[in-house]
This record gives sequence, C-alpha cells and structure tokens, in this order.
Amino acid sequence: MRIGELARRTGVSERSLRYYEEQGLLTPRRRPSGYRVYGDADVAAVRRIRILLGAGLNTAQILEILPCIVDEDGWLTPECPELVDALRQQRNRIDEAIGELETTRANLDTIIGSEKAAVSRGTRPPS
DNA sequence: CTTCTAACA
DNA sequence: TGTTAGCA
Repeated sequence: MRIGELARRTGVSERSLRYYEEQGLLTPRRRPSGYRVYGDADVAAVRRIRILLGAGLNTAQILEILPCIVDEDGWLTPECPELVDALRQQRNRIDEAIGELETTRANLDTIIGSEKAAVSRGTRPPS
C-alpha cells in the first residue's frame, strides 16, 4: 500500500508518517517512481509508535526500544529490560513534572484568589 | 488523481 | 504538524 492508504488505515497524517521515516521509525521501500510502499506490518508498527509517543517518549527513544517490543494481541509486551527501564525513567520524569506543576499552581493560588486557595484560607465556606 | 520534496503569511 | 507550491 502507498502512504495514503496507510494514513487512512492508521489515522495518522501523511506528514507524520514521512516524519517517522525520517526519524528511522519506518523504512518503507520505494517504487521506481519514488512512491513509498508499506506492508501490512507497517500498520501495526505505526500503532506501536503512536502508543509509545502517547506514553511521552520521543522518536529517538522509541527507535531504541522498538526492537524490544513483541507484537502480541495488539498490545505491547516489554521483551527486553531496556524497554522496562526506559519506561520507568519516563514514569519518573512524569512524577517530576507533576511535582513542579503542583508547586507552580500553589504559587498561583497564593497570588490570585482561586477557589481552592480561598477555601483553604477559610475565606469562603466549602460547598 | 496521488505522491514527493522543501519550505513557511 | 499543518499546509502549500511545483513536479512527476
């Protein structure tokens, strides 16, 4: 199939598919015309890529752990320790990000009169 | 009509 | 990432 069909079957834009290729995540073959040719396996590959991107990983990280993923029942199964490790690190980053957001939110509550700040300050009775 | 590359009011 | 121009 060509890029248009893969895009329709995955819901991913052609632009993104070409970008994934540029990042080494996809390696479609080319027709003499230069048109990219994808196989059915690429549909599953794109889905895996989307899931990983959704987990907050960037294309470089995905490129490293992609071979560690076992294509099983449409879900991802950590096959080698590298993947589990990369996922753990990503989880930790999220915790750190959450922590920073919580403090900046607290800072905002302090300088403006947000609902929560008002309640905790007792200036307005909780409903 | 579809895809390709390159570039950005 | 979207979008668009100019080709093939």
